[in-house]
Amino acid sequence: MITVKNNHIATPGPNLSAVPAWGPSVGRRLGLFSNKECARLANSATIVRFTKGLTIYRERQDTDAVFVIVTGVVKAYKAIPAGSQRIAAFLFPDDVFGLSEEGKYTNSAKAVTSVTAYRIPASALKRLLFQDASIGFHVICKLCDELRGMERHAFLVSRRGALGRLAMFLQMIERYEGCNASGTGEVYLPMSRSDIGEYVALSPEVVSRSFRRLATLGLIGMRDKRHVKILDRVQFDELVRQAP
Amino acid sequence: MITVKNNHIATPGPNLSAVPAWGPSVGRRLGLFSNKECARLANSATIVRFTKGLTIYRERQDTDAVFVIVTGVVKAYKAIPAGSQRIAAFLFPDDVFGLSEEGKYTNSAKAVTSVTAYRIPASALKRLLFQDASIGFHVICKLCDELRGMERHAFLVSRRGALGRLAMFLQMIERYEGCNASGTGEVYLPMSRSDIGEYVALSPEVVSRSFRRLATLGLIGMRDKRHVKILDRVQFDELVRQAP
DNA sequence: CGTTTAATTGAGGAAAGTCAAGTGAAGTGG
DNA sequence: CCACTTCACTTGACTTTCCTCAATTAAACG
Repeated sequence: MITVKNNHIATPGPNLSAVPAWGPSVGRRLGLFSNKECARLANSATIVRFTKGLTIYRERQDTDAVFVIVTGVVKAYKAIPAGSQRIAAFLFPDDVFGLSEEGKYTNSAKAVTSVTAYRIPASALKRLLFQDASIGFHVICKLCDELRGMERHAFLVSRRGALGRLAMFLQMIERYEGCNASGTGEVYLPMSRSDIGEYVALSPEVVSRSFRRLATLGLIGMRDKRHVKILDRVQFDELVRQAP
Repeated sequence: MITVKNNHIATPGPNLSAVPAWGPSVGRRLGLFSNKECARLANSATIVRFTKGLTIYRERQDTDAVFVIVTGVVKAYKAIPAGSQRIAAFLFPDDVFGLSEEGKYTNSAKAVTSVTAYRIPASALKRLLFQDASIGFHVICKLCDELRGMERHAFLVSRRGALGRLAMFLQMIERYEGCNASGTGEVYLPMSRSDIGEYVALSPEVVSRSFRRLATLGLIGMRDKRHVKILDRVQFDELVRQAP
């Protein structure tokens, strides 16, 4: 873990984005904090960098800080006896992780790509939350958003068909990349096939086969393993909607 | 929906319980709010009663209020095209629901048993959260707790074996009833077999068969369909732990 | 350029879903 | 109070789907 001085970075401070909890739905994620709030958080934060593949923390370890991602992708996962693991969530820029604990982290966290993040000591965060109701309110909005994300994940995994699970997964990733889309309409998958399998609860083999089937059905096109384009939006959405 | 005047009820106000987010783990849920905070929330709240089976709200409906359960059990679910539904969560006393929305409810909610709850208008809650950082902080703790619950649900559903899913489900219910346990060591299941199936993502038939298998294996005993006792705790926990 | 790792593809077996029928319990009305 | 209706639950036979194991191909890395 490399710690960087704040003033070397362009961002004004850690921010969280979420689909607004109150008020009209705009259908996409927005930054929650005001510049003043960002600055306040930045005072208690340091910037850290994690190289791809680095384990940021392990489950059951004492919680000393929470993280807010600036760039990169993180996975939160639980190890299971068989030596394998289940991924609870992928975290993207403006997401927070390391928060949902009880003195100990409940998941392990690992950098899927190279990651830049703000590190906020738990004690400092607690102090800020008691001092500043506005920051607290926006954290609540973010947590509601994460709660919806988790709900979607549970819903995704509860589906029976592999195709539907994968389609819904692509839709979720697309939602995250919606703001900073490259304009090509492509979805970029920063994680491995195994990671996808561990998230959607399918073996890597079935993930592979299902991508193939989606492609041969003409629903998606694949420039390479990591760039997926949704070709037939109507049928694709239909697949996400229907039950199996 | 029946609205009751506040002063007819013994409870001092809506409370939320959770496994503490900060500080040492005590392994069980505790009330978060101080008496003063409860009173403050009570000022903005009314008490409502829902008869068993009543739909409290539907997904996509405008969010006008959140609810805190005093007694009874509620299910939050999504309808799926096939006419069936998937249950996202069961809510118990001192749980909050109706919060994780964006101007609209994202789930439907229905009373599994008769329910008494506090109803807090969304506008009043928002105002309170901006005024009182301490209430905000405790709401954050509660949301972290719910986040862990959702995480567990996704993990549960991602398991392959029906027995493991059911065992983990029983463990989750037991955790909720741990505080107000009857001392007999029994777990009470207030919901139907279909509801269980819609929560753990199994057909009611498999739920039935799996309960039976757990019983014939000697892991559990069943006084009747709704009273389950865990007989062999060691083997039971082992089943929960192991992957399949 | 060679080695290692990830990803794909194929064949066989286990597990849950579906359909259909039977059993039990709860609530209703005479 | 009892017979009846109804709904939830259970049980069995059959089909579908995914997991496992194994082999091959492609890609990433030094």
